[in-house]
Amino acid sequence: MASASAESSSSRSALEDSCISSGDTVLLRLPNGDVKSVKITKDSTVSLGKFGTFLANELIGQTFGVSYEISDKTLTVIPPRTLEEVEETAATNELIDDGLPVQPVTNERIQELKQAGVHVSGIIQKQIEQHANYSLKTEYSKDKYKKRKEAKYSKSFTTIEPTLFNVSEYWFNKDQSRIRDLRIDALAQILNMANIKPGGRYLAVDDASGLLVSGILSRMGGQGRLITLCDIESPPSYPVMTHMNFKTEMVKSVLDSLNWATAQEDYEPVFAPHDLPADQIKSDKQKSRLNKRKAVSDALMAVREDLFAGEFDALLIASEYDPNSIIEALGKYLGGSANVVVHSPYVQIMSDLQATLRWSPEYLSPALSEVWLRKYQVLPGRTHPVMNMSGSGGYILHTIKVYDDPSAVPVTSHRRQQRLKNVAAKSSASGTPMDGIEPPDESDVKPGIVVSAEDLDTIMDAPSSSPDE
Amino acid sequence: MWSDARTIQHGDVLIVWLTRDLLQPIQVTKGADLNIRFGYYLHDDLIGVPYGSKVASRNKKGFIHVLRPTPELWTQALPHRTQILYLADIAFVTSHLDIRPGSRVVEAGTGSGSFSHSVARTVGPKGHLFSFEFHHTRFLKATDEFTRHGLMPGTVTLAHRNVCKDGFDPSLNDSVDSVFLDLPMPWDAVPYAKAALRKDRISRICCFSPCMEQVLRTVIALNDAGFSEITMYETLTRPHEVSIAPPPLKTVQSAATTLMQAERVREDRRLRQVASSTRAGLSKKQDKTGKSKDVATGEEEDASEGAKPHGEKRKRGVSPDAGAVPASNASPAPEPPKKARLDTDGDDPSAPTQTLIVPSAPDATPVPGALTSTPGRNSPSVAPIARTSVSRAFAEVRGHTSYLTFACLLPPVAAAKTSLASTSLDRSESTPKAPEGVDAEVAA
RNA sequence: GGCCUGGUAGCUCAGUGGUUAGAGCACCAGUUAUAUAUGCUGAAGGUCCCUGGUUCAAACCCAGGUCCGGCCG
Repeated sequence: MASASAESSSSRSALEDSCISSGDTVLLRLPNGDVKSVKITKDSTVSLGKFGTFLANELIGQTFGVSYEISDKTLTVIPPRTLEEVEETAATNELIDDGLPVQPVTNERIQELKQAGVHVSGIIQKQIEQHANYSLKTEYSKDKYKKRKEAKYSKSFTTIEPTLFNVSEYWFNKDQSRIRDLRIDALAQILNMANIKPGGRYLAVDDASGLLVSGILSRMGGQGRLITLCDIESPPSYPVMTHMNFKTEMVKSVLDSLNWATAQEDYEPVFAPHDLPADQIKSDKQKSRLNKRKAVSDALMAVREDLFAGEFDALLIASEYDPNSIIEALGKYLGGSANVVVHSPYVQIMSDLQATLRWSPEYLSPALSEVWLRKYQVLPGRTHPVMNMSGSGGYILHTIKVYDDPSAVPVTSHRRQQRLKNVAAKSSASGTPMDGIEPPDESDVKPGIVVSAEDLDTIMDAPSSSPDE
Repeated sequence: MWSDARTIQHGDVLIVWLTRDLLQPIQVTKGADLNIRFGYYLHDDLIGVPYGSKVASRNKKGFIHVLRPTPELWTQALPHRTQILYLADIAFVTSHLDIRPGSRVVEAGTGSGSFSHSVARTVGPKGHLFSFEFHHTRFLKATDEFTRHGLMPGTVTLAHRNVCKDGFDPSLNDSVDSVFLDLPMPWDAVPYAKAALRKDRISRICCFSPCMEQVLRTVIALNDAGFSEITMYETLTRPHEVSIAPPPLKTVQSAATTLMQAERVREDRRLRQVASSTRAGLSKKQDKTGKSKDVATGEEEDASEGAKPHGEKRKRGVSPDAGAVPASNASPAPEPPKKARLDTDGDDPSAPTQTLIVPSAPDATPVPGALTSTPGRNSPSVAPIARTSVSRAFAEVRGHTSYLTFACLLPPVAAAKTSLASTSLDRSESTPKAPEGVDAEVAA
């Protein structure tokens, strides 16, 4: 096999460098584990509360994922935390009681030390030295103690790269309901199920603060078309996109939105913007306003045309509206074999949807599933699950748009056919109720009734209530 | 990668959807046929048909759906050469590694190509997947497959190579955005992975292992190699089953009613049997043949009122109660059985009139089947679609997922802008020493 | 001749979104009798056809054999 370098592909990644620019909204992980969103603007000051304050310029141009310590409004890069092997000892908590004053360094004293400019590590060291039971603790416990103190006093933070995963996790922790429980594992599955790729044509309904739209955009690489449907007059804001720091021109070239009215094929604007005769335009200001209005209107019409042209590759839904009504409204714009993916925090809504779609010849085999995720703490000697997030990530329904052929006849399994034939043969041969043979279904075959083989299919598909009852 | 055209052409790969559990990939070839349980089809008949069409069998017995291939369908249809990755893991790894259009990704080993197809789709033509497989036959099969699927040459480069021994191609060094290792001993490949990953920005690795012991060893190797933010996940999807007419919770009152009525029915029958038997006894003295006649009468009575409804109760399908009741009117004790049956049915949820779900194919109404799982319960003879549907997770979740161990590689600190580098210079070396933790600083 | 399903309890089976470790029948036990016919309750019953190979130390894996069946010529 030729070496990889023999390929014509560029040897550099097409991904942009991940550096912080002025204007970015950046997520910072604080010592206590919280994540804070800050806007980085040139020459401004960023405050992290008790964790310190620093000049934004210090961060501009920096790559993501780096940890910093704050001192005197400037930043010092600190190495990432690595895992520490902890020695096993014989210590236990047998002799350690809660509630007793064992650590005499008071809050006042700590404040004094801080004022005096003592480094965090110094303060913690002092607490450890004076801690009555510290030596009794296991090494694991000591490690945890130090980490807890560090989280309290350390003036440091880590920048978080705005990947879909990280942004998604941030929003999930921040406000699960505003993203309609759309957890990252669910979102990841949705994007794959919908086969999002550069150059595709997609429809989306996103009432999850734009998380779904963010995911789709991140997988389109600035190529293709995404039309979103919303229930407001103005363009939707999709606040999650702020944290993704997408390039404006990339978003503009791909994404457009219609609302449920303008997406109607018989929609007519109440005020047609271009029907004002030229002689009635009185000022330049009015003229520019009218031009702008016309431009907006033209753009809207173009998006409508695009929607009505159909042949979309997927429809993605994370909406508060009845998903079936959305599919009814937009299904006609999907091409054959297009994917439909719906997410909802409510299983009842999804089971109703599945129960409806399963009878539609337009949608193939709607499948409902629940996402399940478990995260582990990974530390030498201390690996265990930290979260079991089943049920909280919502439910996903996937189906494929198909073109029906009403003339198609289902084939029953030959074994069932055979069974019915056997039953029919026996009953017609004997003309009596079948001894020892149970009829397959009371409504299907009556004892003593002769059934021809041709009729069997009909019988099987007949409604359960036979006419002779 | 696969056809984007609206209709099927000669040479296209398509996925034939047979059942939920049975998908068959075919390459459309003029003159070829497809002869399966669900009918008989000529490839020639598929050419020109739009993707996503339902196609009826030539012999009018059966149909198939012809679908445009996607990596997700491919995962369900592909020929297994190894155990494969499924959607939940693939999707999670993809998002955690931040694989997206333009990404350069390394994968080892290729296996059956389930993950490869998905990644190739996501990175698109501007990205690249470098896949390594150490098993020669599998390498050849994957080469053939990727070529036929239009991934090679182009988006994917496949190499026959044991990366644990020989590492990745040196020309890849410092150039890839993420590495995915699906190997029995990923720790052997970790240093090579580090070499391949780009150093000018954050980059990522994932190791996929079924066993915790492997994970622990991998974590140590990652830590030793200078990776940070080590996390580990387990993910899967639980398919749900939806029932349209759920079995209701029965009330104890209904149980009481049923029991009382059963008792009454029994008593009625007993009295009749006694009477009948008495008559039989009388006639027996008179005439031998008379006995059989009377016994036959007793049979009739049973069959007409008692036996049938009760027998029905256990059988699936529709109750012929409606037919049975008029017949029993002729018998001495008609009322109680009828009532009992109706009352039992009374708490059936199918009765409510409000109907939201309207099946488009009413003659395929399957509702009775939804009830077959509750023996002892009878389905209504007319089967309106119930207002509610319920869903339930399948008890059995497919397969045990593996553990997904993730880590990040940060640019060496020296490359980043620093205002104080004294403690950080160590980080630019490939093997970090003991962490710069509290202890070290305290000592200072 | 070619292609393709199936094979699990003593028996019969489990469907192109209708739960293949789940049932029904039969059998057995308990219960109900002025009564060998009914009902109710429960129990028992499993080499998932055979053989081999393979996947990571998780099979929706594969091949050969065998029997049953379907379709095409």
